[in-house]
Amino acid sequence: MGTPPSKVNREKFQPLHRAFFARGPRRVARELLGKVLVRHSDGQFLTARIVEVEAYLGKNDPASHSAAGNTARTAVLFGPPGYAYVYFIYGNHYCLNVSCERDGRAGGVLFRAVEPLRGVEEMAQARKIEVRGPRDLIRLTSGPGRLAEAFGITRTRDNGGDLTSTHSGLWIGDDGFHARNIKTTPRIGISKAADKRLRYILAGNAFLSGRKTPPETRARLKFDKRV
DNA sequence: ATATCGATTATCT
DNA sequence: GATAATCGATATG
Repeated sequence: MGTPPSKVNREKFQPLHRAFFARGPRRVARELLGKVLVRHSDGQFLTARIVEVEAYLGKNDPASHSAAGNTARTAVLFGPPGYAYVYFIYGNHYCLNVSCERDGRAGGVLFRAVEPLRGVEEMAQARKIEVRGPRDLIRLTSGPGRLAEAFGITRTRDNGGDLTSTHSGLWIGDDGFHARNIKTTPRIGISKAADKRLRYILAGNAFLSGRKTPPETRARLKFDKRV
């Protein structure tokens, strides 16, 4: 049997407390799986189950943006926990992170994939995708750039926003869903510290991003290209 | 099915 | 000037 569809719970999505995020990114990442990303804007709700995240450890993690130090761009990562760090990448895409650790110490978790629960029509509109089949549905939020676009997340709008407060219009809630089948893999799309297993997934979920190629094989092939 | 490439800009060296 | 925590399109088997 495949992935059971996540049950929609229409209770209020109370935001997670700031203490939840005031811990190491690995712990936060693992426990974020199964929680709900919520957008409340213009009386509309978008909600989606978090199924894939990556931990970025801070100054000592060469793959983390905070490895470059506390700059204007990375200030949120060095600030207090529970805030949105939104960056722009490849001239095309926004990506959402939440700051972890206590004030002064860097660390964050990147949201890589979510499973839509509510507001599919609005997400499709934001993504400019016509949803005709399951394949289109998956393309809505399967990937950090995709989920950001589906939720209308941009740097000017959301960077520095409080993800533990409903007043920000973007927060992380808990509907009582129990995460099962958690697995770890190497992080995607990075070149440094690519061996560390800091990607956390709900294994078997249909909305996971990336390809299923064994990471070691892929790295080798890329390295050998065009000598 | 996998492989490669262009888009387009903030940030860092 | 090079690179990047990506995506969608195109080429090729």
